Amino acid sequence: MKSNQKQTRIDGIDKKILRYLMEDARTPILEIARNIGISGAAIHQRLRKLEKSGLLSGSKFILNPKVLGYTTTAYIGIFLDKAMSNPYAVQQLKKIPEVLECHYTTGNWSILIKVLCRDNEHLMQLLNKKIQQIEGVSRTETFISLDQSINRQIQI
Amino acid sequence: MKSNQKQTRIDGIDKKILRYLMEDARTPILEIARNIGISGAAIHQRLRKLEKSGLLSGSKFILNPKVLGYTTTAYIGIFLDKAMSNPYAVQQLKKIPEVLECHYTTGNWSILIKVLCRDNEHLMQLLNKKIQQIEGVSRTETFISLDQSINRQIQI
DNA sequence: ACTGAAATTTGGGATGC
DNA sequence: GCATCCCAAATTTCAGT
Repeated sequence: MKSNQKQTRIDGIDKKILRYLMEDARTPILEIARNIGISGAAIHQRLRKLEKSGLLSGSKFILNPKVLGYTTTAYIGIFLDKAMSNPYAVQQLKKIPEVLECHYTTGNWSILIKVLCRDNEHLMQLLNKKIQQIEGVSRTETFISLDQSINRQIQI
Repeated sequence: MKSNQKQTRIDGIDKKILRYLMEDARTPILEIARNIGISGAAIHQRLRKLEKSGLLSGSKFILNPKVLGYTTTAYIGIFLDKAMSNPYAVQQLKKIPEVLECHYTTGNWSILIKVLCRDNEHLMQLLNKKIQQIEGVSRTETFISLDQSINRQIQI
């Protein structure tokens, strides 16, 4: 899990390989090999190097939550009573499956979380019955995502 | 790209398969087959069904931006002059590679974006030279993520 | 660092229960 | 909906340049 080497250098071939795999993690290595004109073994070597550098941190299947009936994404800014409450609050938030992200942030709030709910009713229940009940949570501000128009990774 | 079937039902075996692939999209299907005790062909059938339902929306390699020297993640709430400016603003934001997400939101702001920068200096330049320059952008509020303690997908 | 080839494993279809 | 069988294709290693 090291990540502070001097800063990995990647060349144009690495970029091409990564672009294929960032698009579809199951693209066959031999298919990439044919497309960019080097051998499968060479790509293999490069991928092992990239993995060792820590740049490749894995691959994931992406699910579309809408198909399971989860249609409401929201960001919630949370004010905590005192800094001391932070680790406890995060620990409690981890137990709530609807919470997908949690950031300590500068600015108004102590933390900013992203949640995924079935609908607005579910979101309201989540706020009242779970988030607001956490000890140390004093106030929240909710921003429902009506539409996500950009969703991508770092561009290489 | 259909996603509004009646609402896909998935059973325990589907969940096991998905959990393996959400963790590592390149897990061999035959390995999953051995672990959960059914044949590779059966998993194949189920994956085709899940893909057809729209629940599986693809797979991605995940890069660790820190290794490339990108260490500052921030959320920026943007106030736009009038609703009319929205599509234009989003179009301009798409052209900025540092912008990874863009949400139309309820609440204070018109839109909320997530950006990835090398450092605070880079973030400041991005705000002053690019975001604030977009026509229609009247004011912004920035929240730097000091630490992301939760990062996951919908739990199945 | 890349190639080419060998050994092994996997993918994905056909067929039958 | 699942298992077995089967072959084409992909993965992965390794000696050679």
